[in-house]
Amino acid sequence: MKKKITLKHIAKELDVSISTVSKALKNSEEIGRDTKEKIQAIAKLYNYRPNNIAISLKNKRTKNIGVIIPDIVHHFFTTVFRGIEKYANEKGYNVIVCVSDESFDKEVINMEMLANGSIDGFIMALSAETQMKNDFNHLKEVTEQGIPLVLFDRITDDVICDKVIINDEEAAYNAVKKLIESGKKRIALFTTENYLGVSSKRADGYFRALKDHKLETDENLVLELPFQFEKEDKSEAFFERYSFDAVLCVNEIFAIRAMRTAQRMGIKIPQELAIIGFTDGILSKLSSPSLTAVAQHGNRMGEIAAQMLIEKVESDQERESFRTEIIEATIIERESTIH
Amino acid sequence: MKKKITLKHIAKELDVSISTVSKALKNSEEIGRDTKEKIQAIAKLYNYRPNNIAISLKNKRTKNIGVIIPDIVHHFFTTVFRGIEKYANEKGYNVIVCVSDESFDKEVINMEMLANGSIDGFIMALSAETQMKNDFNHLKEVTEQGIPLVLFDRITDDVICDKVIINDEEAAYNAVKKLIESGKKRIALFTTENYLGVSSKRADGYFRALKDHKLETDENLVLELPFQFEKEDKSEAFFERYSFDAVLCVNEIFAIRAMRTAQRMGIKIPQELAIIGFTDGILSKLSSPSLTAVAQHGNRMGEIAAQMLIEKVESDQERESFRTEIIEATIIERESTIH
DNA sequence: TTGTAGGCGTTATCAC
DNA sequence: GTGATAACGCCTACAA
Repeated sequence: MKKKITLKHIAKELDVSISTVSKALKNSEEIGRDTKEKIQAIAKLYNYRPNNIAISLKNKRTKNIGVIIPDIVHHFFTTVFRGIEKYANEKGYNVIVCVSDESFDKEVINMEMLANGSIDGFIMALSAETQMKNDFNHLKEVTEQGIPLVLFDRITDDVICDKVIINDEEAAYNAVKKLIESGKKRIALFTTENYLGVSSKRADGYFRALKDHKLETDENLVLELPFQFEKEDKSEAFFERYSFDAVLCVNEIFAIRAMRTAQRMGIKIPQELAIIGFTDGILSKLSSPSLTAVAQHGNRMGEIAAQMLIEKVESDQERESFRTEIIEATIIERESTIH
Repeated sequence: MKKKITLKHIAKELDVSISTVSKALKNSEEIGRDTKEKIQAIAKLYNYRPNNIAISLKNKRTKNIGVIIPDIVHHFFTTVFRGIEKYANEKGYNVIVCVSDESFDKEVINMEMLANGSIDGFIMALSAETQMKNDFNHLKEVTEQGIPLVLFDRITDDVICDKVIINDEEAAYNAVKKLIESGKKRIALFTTENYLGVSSKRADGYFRALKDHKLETDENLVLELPFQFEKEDKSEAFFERYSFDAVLCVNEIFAIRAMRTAQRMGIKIPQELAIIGFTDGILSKLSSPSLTAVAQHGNRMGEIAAQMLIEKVESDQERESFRTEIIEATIIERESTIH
């Protein structure tokens, strides 16, 4: 087993000092031609690589980014992560991921684990529980320590930092508008329980669109579904009780479930029921009929978040200036709507 | 901005030595009651946390695990990652993820980035390109340096290390057997180009099952599809040219595409065409009809991989003993097959 | 041109 | 009981 080689080894082997080796490997002008060549040759031979940890300790820079997301199985977060990872890697950064599992406690624990020197900055989306508790002390502590933080998608106004979001309200507005313009009159909304964070903005857009187009808003047409509903389907009863000719869903899963339920009941899509879902993921693309979706451009979001973070990390200037980047969502039309 | 507090700060503030502070915070018996209490009080007040990097340097242990996967958007890898992350976090480890993007070069670069002290061990699945090139020097270098390595799913016999896989050959065999027993006679296989790695094992199982059941094996019924085919669909022509009443797909995406193509052509599922796909992901669960799938138990795979790795990392004994853990795939029956 | 010394933050050993 | 010292691996200002 080849043990990891250090400057010290090389120095001893050539009977020079450690600092000479260090300088030689940086091609410093101070060192003489032949010593330099000898050292570089040996370093190559042994395949010397500086120890990242030692460098981190010295520079107080880890070149690691901490990413905390509620869930990695959901397509949207996956794409954001992909964008972060891509940009970060290009800039020589590694990405440490922690999954909060929508739990406040896990979010706190993960942040504390990483905040003690392991990373140079955080990129995160708030867990559902955190949004409900409205407790952001763990975020504030981190920013007070001067660790840069970028929030994306699930953000809060209570913490002052850089943010990246999509125009949720407007996107929902436009989606509903599209439905109305295609002749739909009674439009339902499938959203999350206590519609937290982004869902509430989407609901705002939904209601505004109805009002602007002089359609009555019927609270009955808003269905709140449990966060992670995998098995039981409350929506069937909903379909039977109320009549509607279109539905906007705050995520892809809700949309697909709605579609399946409708199909099971013999409802024709999109003629009798048009569907639009947020998140333009694999499900939307590959379902049949394929699903018209609000693309959130997760990849781009991730890239921008990473860019903002690295910018902050690498600028030593302390002047606090934060911005919120808004990404335009776009509607991808497919078979589940009339156009 | 509260600067990060160190032992030194506390020592200076209380006018004691650094080592006294260090010991006091570890509740060492050497230190007197009152000094200890004073120190601990101040540490709590300032919310002192030891610097991970310094500890890593000292211990030569980072408590980080490096994970290198070909792709994070694919459901299977996502679930494996989830399993790794979960187990690792429980054991106090963080996970650094790098995506190789199916590229050999990126895989090498990522490994080198992490191998210089950033992590205690690797968990990885080989990129497609690596499997084709059959070049595993980057893996061998890592193991020669004594860095533990666990390969999962996409493995190679050329590297000696711990491995976790599913019984791909057998799983494919059982899937085909199930199709045959339900009365199907002409069974197609949709696989990846040059069917590398796992795909070739699945093909083996496919052929063996046909032979065992005295069905003719027709090379024409094997369709090789490009690795990441998102847009164009070669399969339509295939459907027109050959006749078959069932198909086994080496992944979920291929299965859904096959289903869509069949539906477009008016073929009834499962009566006229039964479909089974590998990977029991969201797509399989939520498609209509829902898809019978070979569950690869990614979560469990990830947990086991993490367990094997951490075991190796934490055992200082050098005796080299490696094992290959095989997880039983199970078939989840749904609407796309007759049963 | 090369080497020495100090420091990044922590811990362990040994001396007082 | 408490503190000085060295060490982890690297870098750099300064001395020789």
